[in-house]
Amino acid sequence: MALADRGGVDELSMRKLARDLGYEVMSLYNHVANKDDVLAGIADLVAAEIEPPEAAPARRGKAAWRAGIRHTVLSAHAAMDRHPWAVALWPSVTSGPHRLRFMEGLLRSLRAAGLPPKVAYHGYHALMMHILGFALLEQRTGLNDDNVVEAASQFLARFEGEEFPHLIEHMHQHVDASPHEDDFEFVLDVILDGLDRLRPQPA
Amino acid sequence: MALADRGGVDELSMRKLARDLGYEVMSLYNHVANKDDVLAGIADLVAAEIEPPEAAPARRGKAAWRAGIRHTVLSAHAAMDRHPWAVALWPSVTSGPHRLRFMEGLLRSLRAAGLPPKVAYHGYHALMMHILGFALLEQRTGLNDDNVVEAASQFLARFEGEEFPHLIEHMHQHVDASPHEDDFEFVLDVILDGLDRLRPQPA
DNA sequence: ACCTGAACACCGTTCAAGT
DNA sequence: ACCTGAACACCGTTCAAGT
Repeated sequence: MALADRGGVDELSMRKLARDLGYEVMSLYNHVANKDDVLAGIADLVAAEIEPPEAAPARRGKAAWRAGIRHTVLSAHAAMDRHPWAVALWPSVTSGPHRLRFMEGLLRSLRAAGLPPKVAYHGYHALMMHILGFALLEQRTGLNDDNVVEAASQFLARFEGEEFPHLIEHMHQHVDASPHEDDFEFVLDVILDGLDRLRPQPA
Repeated sequence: MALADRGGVDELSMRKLARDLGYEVMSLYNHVANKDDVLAGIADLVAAEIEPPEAAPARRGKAAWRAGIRHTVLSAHAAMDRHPWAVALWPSVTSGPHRLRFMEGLLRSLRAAGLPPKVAYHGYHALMMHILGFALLEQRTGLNDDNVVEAASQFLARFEGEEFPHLIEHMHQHVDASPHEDDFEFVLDVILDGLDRLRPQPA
């Protein structure tokens, strides 16, 4: 995991891992079936960092139903932020115990919020997609604002500025945007608002 | 692209591509800078298949504002379905002209729908995430229903069925679900409903 | 039970040599 | 302008040999 955090998942080869640990390559295979096994392992370490919905501070009022959901989703987002390589691994790797616990917790919080089974089913997908998709987009644009603006303007220049007015406006919005966290939460609340429409009002 | 469609992106090595074309490996480098260039190229071919919002049939009534958005988003989803390998490539590859045109079209349709700039900005992200995230999830579960149910139940059995009641229910919902297309559209409309809340009513 | 080295079948890419 | 072959620096993994 430290290796992947340093140089991305490309830096994590069996040979480099072995060297890092002070052994020869083939010694690893006494403790691990293959490379996929290693990747599944570190992906589950990321899942272990995600806090469950129950860890949310208690809330009152209209937004109470979504406190737990928001907490675990934001925690998942933060974990992906700390370990960007985990996003690409997520779908391609078999789920470990911590990930299963996270999935269970998110589903539990959706039902606890009063959503009917079908809405919870789809809501789970919507939230998972938001977590993964947003992390994917963040990787692309990069966290460094200077990079974004330079790369964007440079690239757009190649395609005659006139042809993509909306795209240029969008890039400007990216540059002018305050901390990225806002973007994630804004869309999260769009999704939660959409789900709220499908939530039967409690007595 | 044909090579990637056949065996996934792993099947697409420079050496295999050259053999497929009847040349030696190094001949490719006369026409292409490197492998990333090839990947960017085929990713943009996928983008070229996405229909613009203007291709939507005209609609009347309450849902008229979202017709163009829905059309291009569903078309993008279909393209990802036809070329699953494109999902992983999307964020890691530089955007080509067709992709820029698609982005521009989606942004244009959001503004045309009457969404204010800030809502269009976030709505664009929400929809892109939905397209990418959903395709990612579909890859994981696989399109074959038999595979889903078998893999799911087999895996859950390893972790004592009692510990994950909601996860088990979710798996059952996956198995009982009708065609997958429904799931995508359901969540899409959740997002669009959320955006609708932020849309000033037209005169 | 764990470690090791040689070997195999692959990669992407550089570089000098051909036509 | 385009093609080619040898070579380099890498991969993950098998297998036989060590302790």
